Amino acid sequence: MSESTDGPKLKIEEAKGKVIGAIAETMDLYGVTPAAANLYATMYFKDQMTLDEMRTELGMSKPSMSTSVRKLQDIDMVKKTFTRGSRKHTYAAEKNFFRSFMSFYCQMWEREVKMNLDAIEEAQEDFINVIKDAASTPDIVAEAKQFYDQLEESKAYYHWLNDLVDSIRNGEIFEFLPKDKKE
Amino acid sequence: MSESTDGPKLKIEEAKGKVIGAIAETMDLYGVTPAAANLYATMYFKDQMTLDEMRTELGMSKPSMSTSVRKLQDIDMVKKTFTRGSRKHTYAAEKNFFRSFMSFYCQMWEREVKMNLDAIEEAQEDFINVIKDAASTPDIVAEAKQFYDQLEESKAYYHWLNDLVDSIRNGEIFEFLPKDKKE
DNA sequence: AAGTTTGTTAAATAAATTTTTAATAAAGTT
DNA sequence: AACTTTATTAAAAATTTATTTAACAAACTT
Repeated sequence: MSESTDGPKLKIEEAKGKVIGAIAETMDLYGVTPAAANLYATMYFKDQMTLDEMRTELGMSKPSMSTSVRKLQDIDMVKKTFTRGSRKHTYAAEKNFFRSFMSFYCQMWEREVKMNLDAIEEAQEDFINVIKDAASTPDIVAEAKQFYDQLEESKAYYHWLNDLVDSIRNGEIFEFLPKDKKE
Repeated sequence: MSESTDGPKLKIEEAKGKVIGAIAETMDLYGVTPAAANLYATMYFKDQMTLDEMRTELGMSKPSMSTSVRKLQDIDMVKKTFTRGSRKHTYAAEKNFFRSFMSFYCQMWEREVKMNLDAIEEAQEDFINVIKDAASTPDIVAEAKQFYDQLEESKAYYHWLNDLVDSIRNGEIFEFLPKDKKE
């Protein structure tokens, strides 16, 4: 595909392209939209960019860039930068994957824990009411008890996930798994 | 919404429904299709199910159940079970979230690491060629060097992610973060 | 071995999501 | 204060993805 007849400038672009494609595909897999994924991967090789530079570089519409940048900001993978003199907004990608990807997971996991734990609490209350209900037959009571216990057991996972998020946020996990460990 | 006039049987279904909704929504967020997500969440409260039971329970087509079950098997969240006497295939959901969700993440992360590390290796070779190329001007060489170093630095993250997967797979992470830790 | 039941693959439809065009708002400049 | 530039919001179009209908293959029964 890429020939040795390519100029060095072009070879650099091709090399970057391979990494951009891989990063974007990964993000796609995690539910980030194609435009946002491509944008982050592109910005990974840039110091900072304006919306118009993004549009030119990716060949997409400005609103698409605008919403994509915002989504990336929401998950802390892009930060707004101040550039004196230019009235165009400038943005920079978080280049440290430890920071960018971890903030992504922590946010996802926290949402997961909250959502599921809330639902579990509600459901457990319901099951208790069924157990206390005089209209419940013995086998219905038994069923409710069983489901209650199943949910109770599952809570351990969500508490553990919360602990994982905490240890990532405060950096303790890197004492257990060092960042610079040899292969 | 749910009234105390509901029969106990109905209240149980409502309670399960809340948890099913939360689990399915979580899976949705991670890129699992709605049908597969709802199916797993439904199976979480069942001992085992046949394809026809799934279709009836979810009100969806059989091929949809078939492909959904396969996807769930791929990520080890559903196992085929043997039921003597019945010629219908039976399947059971992995009820232990530590196992089901962790196998999901490990698989995703391994794919991510391989894909990105492969791309990085290729790109780094390209950058070396540019650096060695007589046709490259000094500033192009400098640019190639800079990108090469950026990629080199990023490898630490992928190695770390691999270590994380290993420690989850061999259980060592649970010495650092116990499953049963109090709140 | 023919027939029946179950499961899977392929093509078509339907639904949902992403992106764009167009319009509006906000900010800055002269 | 009017004008210009930039960014955002809303509605429309287009793409993609998920699901279903229909056809096929496999496995089991009689």
